[in-house]
Amino acid sequence: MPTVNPDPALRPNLADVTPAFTPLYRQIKALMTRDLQAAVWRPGEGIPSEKDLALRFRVSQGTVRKAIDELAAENLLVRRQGKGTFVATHNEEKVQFRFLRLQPDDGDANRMQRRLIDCRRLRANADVANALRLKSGDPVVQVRRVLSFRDKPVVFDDIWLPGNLFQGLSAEQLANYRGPLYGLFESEFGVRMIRAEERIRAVAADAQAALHLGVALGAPLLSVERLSMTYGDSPVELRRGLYDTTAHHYRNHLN
Amino acid sequence: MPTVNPDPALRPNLADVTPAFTPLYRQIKALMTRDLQAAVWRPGEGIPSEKDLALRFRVSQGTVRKAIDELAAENLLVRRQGKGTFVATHNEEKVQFRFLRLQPDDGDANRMQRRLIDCRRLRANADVANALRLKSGDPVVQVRRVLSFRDKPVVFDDIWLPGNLFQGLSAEQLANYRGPLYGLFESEFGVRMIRAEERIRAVAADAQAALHLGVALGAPLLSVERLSMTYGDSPVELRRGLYDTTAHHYRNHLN
DNA sequence: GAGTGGTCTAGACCACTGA
DNA sequence: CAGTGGTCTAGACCACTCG
Repeated sequence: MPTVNPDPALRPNLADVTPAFTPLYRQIKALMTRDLQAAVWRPGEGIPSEKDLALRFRVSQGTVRKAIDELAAENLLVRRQGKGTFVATHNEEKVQFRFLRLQPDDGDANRMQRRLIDCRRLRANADVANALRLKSGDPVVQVRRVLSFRDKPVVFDDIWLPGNLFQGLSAEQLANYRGPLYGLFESEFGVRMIRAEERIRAVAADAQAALHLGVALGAPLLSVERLSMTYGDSPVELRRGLYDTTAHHYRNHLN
Repeated sequence: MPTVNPDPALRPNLADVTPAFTPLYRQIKALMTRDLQAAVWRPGEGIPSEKDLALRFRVSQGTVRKAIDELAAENLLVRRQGKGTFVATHNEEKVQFRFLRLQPDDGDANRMQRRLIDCRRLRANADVANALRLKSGDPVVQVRRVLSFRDKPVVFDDIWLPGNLFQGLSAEQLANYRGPLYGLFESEFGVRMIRAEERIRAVAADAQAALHLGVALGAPLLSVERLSMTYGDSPVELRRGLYDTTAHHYRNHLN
């Protein structure tokens, strides 16, 4: 006997700020997101099969599928036919630099060298605190670095992180880690970036940027302000990148 | 008796450069896309109900649904519960300026005034021809204009269109049309933009840009090169916008 | 071959819209 | 109220991966 909510007991499980009607698959999705957030399922690992989940949640496989569909569309999960469904990770050959939209005008590869400038612990000013939802004066970590392409510096990054989430972060650790920054955040600090918003403008190079990027004072640079969010749209990184777009461009696809 | 392809006659209908196996719903999707492209279903109009389509294609409603799901995800169709499924259009209050990512730093609204500079017919140079997949010397239309926000010029657009697709396009028509440019292209020339790629860089204002945007010579501007595609990824517009990002920014969401 | 995700069906019922 | 899209089920079979 098909009924829309065969197990109404599921409903009370959820914090109900919901729009009066929440389909089952969204409730399942919420439950799965909770397990992802709590690291019950860890990045790179496989989650239970659709059949198992259907049994566990006492719904049909189709309903679980729809939940997973949405999580996969949001890049939280990755499906691999014949193998299983896996928790997305920033530590993978394929999906590295997922958030870096800068590309060389010609050529293809994105092999970039990194050079760390400094990594300091200090107190958040009003702007940083506001963006990261902290209080002014709260501890933050600042990381500055340069990315180079074929030995030519292209990106000057200025990064702020909440101090309490990134306790042990050190210059040494940053220098030694291989793979993208977000991979380190994920595996060493359990902080997974799932979404980000960027504000892009054109600015004139100041002395510091000119020095690190090897351009003239006042040269036009792309300023990319990024706020990265983890589960629950909680902001956990503020980053300001200055890009030299002489031989590179920021690529965007509009749909 | 459930079989994956109850009507194998469907398969031969499609140009088969396909990856050995094409699911039914993708074949349905291709057929529907064909009808969209041929303007059998026109922008703003409703398409047949899922039940009707299921009957017509001799598949189950679920299969039609999956085809429509993808078309809706690509913004070719819009679903409205209780009403029907409609062909997306650029002529709607809600979705205007779908491709313009520029926003004022404060405030919200996107009310922009337009000022047409000129609209000329000329011959494509190598760059324009290459981008639009034309031959050098083929006829093109160039449109230049300025967008202002609160009487302050913010965007200087330089637009190239294939001459043969936009025969009657005139300065007068451009000046009189209310609503977004892509709305006019859609309703007057049957050319619908469904996708675009942008290359963004920071550049220094030249004399012309400085004049039209009211900024100093050499001031940093955002250069946004956009190539817009219609059905079949056929490029039909090349646009170079220069944005004054003093009080505005280009907003992007990363997933 | 067993196990996974992917496709497809047939049918029921729910939520929403508008006449 | 009828008609639309949206959800859900149960079950079958297909495509893919790997031991």
